[in-house]
Parts: sequence; C-alpha cells; structure tokens
Amino acid sequence: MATMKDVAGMAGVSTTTVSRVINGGSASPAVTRRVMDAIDTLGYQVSASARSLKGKRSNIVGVMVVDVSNPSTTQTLHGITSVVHAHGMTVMLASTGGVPQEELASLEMFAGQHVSGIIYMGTQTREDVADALNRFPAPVVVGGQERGSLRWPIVVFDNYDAGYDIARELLGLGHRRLAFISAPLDDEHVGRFRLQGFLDALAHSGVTPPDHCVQYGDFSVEAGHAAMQRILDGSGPPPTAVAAASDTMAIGALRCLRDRGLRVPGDVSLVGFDDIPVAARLIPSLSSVALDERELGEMCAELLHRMTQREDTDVTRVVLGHRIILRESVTSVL
Amino acid sequence: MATMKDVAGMAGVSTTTVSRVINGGSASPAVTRRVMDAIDTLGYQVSASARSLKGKRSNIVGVMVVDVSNPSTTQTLHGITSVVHAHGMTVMLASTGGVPQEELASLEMFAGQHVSGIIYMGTQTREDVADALNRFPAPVVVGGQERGSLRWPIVVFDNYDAGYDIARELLGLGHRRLAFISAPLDDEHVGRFRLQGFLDALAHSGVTPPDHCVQYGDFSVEAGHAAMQRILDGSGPPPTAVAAASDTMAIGALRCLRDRGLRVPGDVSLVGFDDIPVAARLIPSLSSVALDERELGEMCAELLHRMTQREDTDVTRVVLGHRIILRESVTSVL
DNA sequence: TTGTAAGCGTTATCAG
DNA sequence: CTGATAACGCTTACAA
Repeated sequence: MATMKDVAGMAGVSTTTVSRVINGGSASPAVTRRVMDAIDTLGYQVSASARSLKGKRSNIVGVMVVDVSNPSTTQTLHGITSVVHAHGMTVMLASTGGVPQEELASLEMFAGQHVSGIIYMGTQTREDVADALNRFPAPVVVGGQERGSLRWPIVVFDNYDAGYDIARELLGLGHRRLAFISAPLDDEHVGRFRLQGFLDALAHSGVTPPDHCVQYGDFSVEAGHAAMQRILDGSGPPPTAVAAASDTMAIGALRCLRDRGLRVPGDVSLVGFDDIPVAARLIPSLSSVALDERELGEMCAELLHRMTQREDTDVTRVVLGHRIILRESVTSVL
Repeated sequence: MATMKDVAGMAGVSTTTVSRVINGGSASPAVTRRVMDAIDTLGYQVSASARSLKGKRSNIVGVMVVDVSNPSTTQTLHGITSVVHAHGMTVMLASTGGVPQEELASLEMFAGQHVSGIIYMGTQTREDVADALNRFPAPVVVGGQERGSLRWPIVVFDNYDAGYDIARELLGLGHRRLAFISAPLDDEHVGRFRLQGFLDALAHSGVTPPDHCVQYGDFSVEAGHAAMQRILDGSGPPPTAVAAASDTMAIGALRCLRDRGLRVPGDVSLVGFDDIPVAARLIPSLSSVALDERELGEMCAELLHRMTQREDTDVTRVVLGHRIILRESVTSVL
C-alpha cells in the first residue's frame, strides 16, 4: 500500500500538503492537481488506522444485534448500512446471540476500535451490560426495545399503540369474542406492550376475554399452533377473532384452525404482526400489523450520525408508526 | 480511554512489559499479576488502530454482500460472524446492492482499514471489480458463486449436482413430463447450473422436455406464478412434476396451480430450492433442495482464517453438499 | 526478565 | 500557501 509519503514524494510536496488536499484544506490549484494525480497513479488510500489513531475519529459505527439471521433484524440492518454508507462511514457488526458475556466482549471490541458510535439492538439487557453501555465513551442509540435503565436515546415502535389499534379494528368489525396469542411477557421488545394495548382497547369497550383466550408463545410456528389449541380447548364457544403477536405464530394458529375444521375467515378472523413477506401469499392471505423495520434502522443510523456531529443531542425518544394491513384472513361479523 | 502508558505507570513497569503481558511474552508472575490488576482497574483496552498501524494486522474481516436482507445471505452472515468472533476477530460489513461502483468503494474502504482478509459474496462480478479483488493486498475468499476470473479460492454449492439430483429423484418416482422454472441464465450463482444439471439428468434418461417447459424468473413469487402460467399455457398435457430454482418461485407456482384447479401433489408434484423456513409450513408442505447457507459462511470464514495464518494456501475450491427434502408436495406416479 | 527507543501513517501546531 | 516537527498508542529490535 502506498503511503502519504509516497504521494508527497511523487507530487514534490510535503505530507502536510497532501493531507490538506485530501481533507479540503487550502492549497493552490496547481499543487492540488499534482497531488490528485499522484494519488490516482499510486492508488493511494488513506490509512484508517493511522487517521483513527491520530484523530480519534474512526468513522466506524458498531452495530450490535442478537441474531443476524432474524428476518426483522435483517431489515433493520439493511436500513442501517444504507444510511451509514451514505455518510461515508462503515459498519462493524457484532452478533451476540443475546448472551451478556458476548455483549460485553463486543463492547470492549468496539471500544478498542474507537468506534464513532454504537447502535444497540439487544432485547433483554442485563444490568452490567446496561452499565457498560451507559459508560461507553461514544454515543449510543438503542433500537427496538423499551429503554430500561439505558441513558441513551431510543428508537422504537409503539407496540402498545399497535396492539390497541388492531383491537379497535377488530371491535369495529363487530368481533366481541377475541383471543390474543402473546409473546412471552419477559420479552421487553414486544411481549408486554402489544398484549397490554390489545387488552386495554377491549376494556375500553367493555369486553373482557376469558383467561384461556390469552396464551403465550415464543414466536415459533409451533408455539402458535399450540397456543391456538389451548384457546380452542378452553370452555365456551371459540373466539371469532384471534390476534397473534407475530405472523409466524399466526401461521401456526392458522394451521391449527384448519386442522380443527374451522375456516378462516369464515369462522375465525386472524391477524398477525410484522407483515413478513409470505403473509400476503398465504391462502387465505394473512392480515398483519406492519412495522417498518428498515425505517427503524435508518432512524437509528441517522440519529446516531447527528449525535456524532454534536447536533440535536436533546432527542431522547423517536417513536415510529405502524400500518394495519387487512387481507383475506379478517372479515366483519356485522 | 486508558492507554498502555497508564497501565505501565500504575503497575510500575514499562510499556514494553505491559505489551508482553498482553501478548503472551515472558514476564515474571509477580509482574504479570500487577499488570493484569492495573488493566482491570483502569478498564484498559488495546487500541486496535494503534496495533493495526504498527503491526499491519487489523484482525478485521471485511464481508461484502449484495443484500444483507436476503434470507440466504443472512444465514451465511450468521455462519461468518460466529466463526470470525470465535477467532477473536471482528466483522466489517459492506452491503453493495450488487452495484459495481459500490463494490469498488467498499474494497477501497477495506483496504483503508487494513482488513486481514475479505469474504466476497457478490453474484455478478464486473471485470474491473474482479481485477480489484485479484489485486487486493490481503487474502480473499469467494463465497457462493462460480469463480469467473477470480484468482482466489472459492466455496460453493454444486448447483449442477443439485439440479441433477432432484431430476433423478423425480424420474425415480416415475415422472416423465417435467418442467423447470429457472433463475435467469446470467445469474452466475444458480442460474445456469441448476438448470443444466436438471436437463442433463433428464437427457441421460432419454427425456427431453418441450421448450415451453423451461421458463425463467427472477426469484420472486410473482415471477414463479407467471412462469407456471406460461408452462400451463403451452401445448400438450401439463407436466406431472415441476421444479423451481427457488422456494419463492415454487410458492408462486403453487398458487398458480391452485388457481387453475390443479392439485399438488395430486396432479402436479412440486419442488423448490433453498428450504426456506416456511417451506415446511405450507399446505401442502413444500419439498425442497436444501443448501446449508450457514455452513457456507462458516467454511468461508474458516478458510480465510487459515489463509491469514499462512497455512493451507493451496486450497482452491471447497464444494459443499446439499440435501433433498421430500415433503407432501411430491408424490410418485408409479 | 525487563527497559530504551525508534517508527508505523496521519494530522495539528506553529513557523516561514 | 506551504513545510518541519511532534504526537497519537502500540510493537519490536536491541540493550542491559
């Protein structure tokens, strides 16, 4: 790799001048030209390590996720990379599996790399990890979870609102016997809030579902199937509408309903969350509450960028909207 | 951030000694102990930039993908990160959208970061990008595509073999009227090879599908639907078995068949590629040729690691296997 | 076993 | 407008 010295030599100037040309300092047109030429012919490339060592600015954004292969994470990552690249910075990725030990290790690694900032997409943050994040020497943006004890700004979907809205929607279609397949309550991300919003909306309309009509599952298709089974096995008539906290669980529920000879939406209306790509392709096509995960990533990156530029440091919370997408799986009972 | 000098000061030794302790050089137990303590209490963290500047080794692996949000990419990325992290290295991610301009920019960025190596997962590599890769100062591993003009070792699935095998399988079940929904032929990744293997297997059994029974699509559900339509609109009786180069296109085909009143597998057997998670959940569940994308990532990372350690530099090609997963969508006609 | 000192490639400071 | 020089934090001969 050619160094700045090489460029300086070829252009007949000092390294200082080369540095100026590169970083937009003042230099005569003639010199600028010679330096540029030398850079081109030598294929010179600024050394990020040297620059970072000197200037403290690495132009690296550390991104910490639980699982790179999770579909929604994936969309978020897409949003992040596009914005980060647009700002001429680079993404350093850490996939931690949600293991606190790994999260701490990644933070140390980020610190060692002098990252310009971090986007943290953890879900259940252990206390010591939260401490480490709070102490981190560069700005951090928290994406997709409730804040907990983190002092950093956060970008979230309003899951409570989303749960509330879908309940209103179903009520508006005349449904009164409703069930909800929730995420585990200890999932800070979506567990408590979607369910709570859903139940509150029902309560405001004077509807109280029986206990067996609120079930829990771990997002898997199997869990959705099992939860639906428990709902149908409860006493009383089956619900006329079921909402699941994820499309994957809704798919499991769909399967269960079909196995039991119940038709969707003829007997039971069904709605999921996340609007995963296959939702529109199922038969019947699945209604869903869509959260724009990609936008989440973009907002996180944008916000972090502003923070690294020392603008807007007063933003403390960004709430993203959702869209209810009604498809064949939902019908009115009026 | 505490520096090495701080640690040295606190431990009452020179920075040289601290460096030795950290890098496993010889030091007396007493000193080692004091240094370790100082490191702990100061929360000292080696500066990656300084180390990289001095030693030329950044311990960063550059990973270049077309689209982070593509499901198979995502699995590969998972494999890569786990292995890279296991080796105490870090992943720097570049998502290029397949745009040559972006690919070149990412390579420059990687060069500037002095990455220890690159895993390149592009699909259609333009000549100048190939040149840049061939010239790259650190080792490169190419993942998931045929080599083209790249001089670096490559890790691939044998798509030809996979196409061949699934054809043999269908032939073995008695099918003689077969159709294939292929990826575009200019897709180096899977386009030509899956189709060619498929057709060759048929030829070896003396079967030649009519022209309209080979159609092309861009992997989308819609394209699969349209391709299936063209197949059914052709002259002669419909095929008894259809293979699609991706599960997504197979899903489109499934929908089309259903729209036309044809039953799967009663009238037509159907098989896809990739075994995406929903394949097993469709009704009927979809047969598929599974490629372990995660293993692809692991192998790439492992191979690259060996190359950076200067072992095994003679490996030039790693071929990964595939599994045929038969589910409800395929039946025998014997 | 331990320390001194030079240098990696860049930028900031201060002169000219 | 341009250049000499020091310094960023670390590793590595070379000495002691």
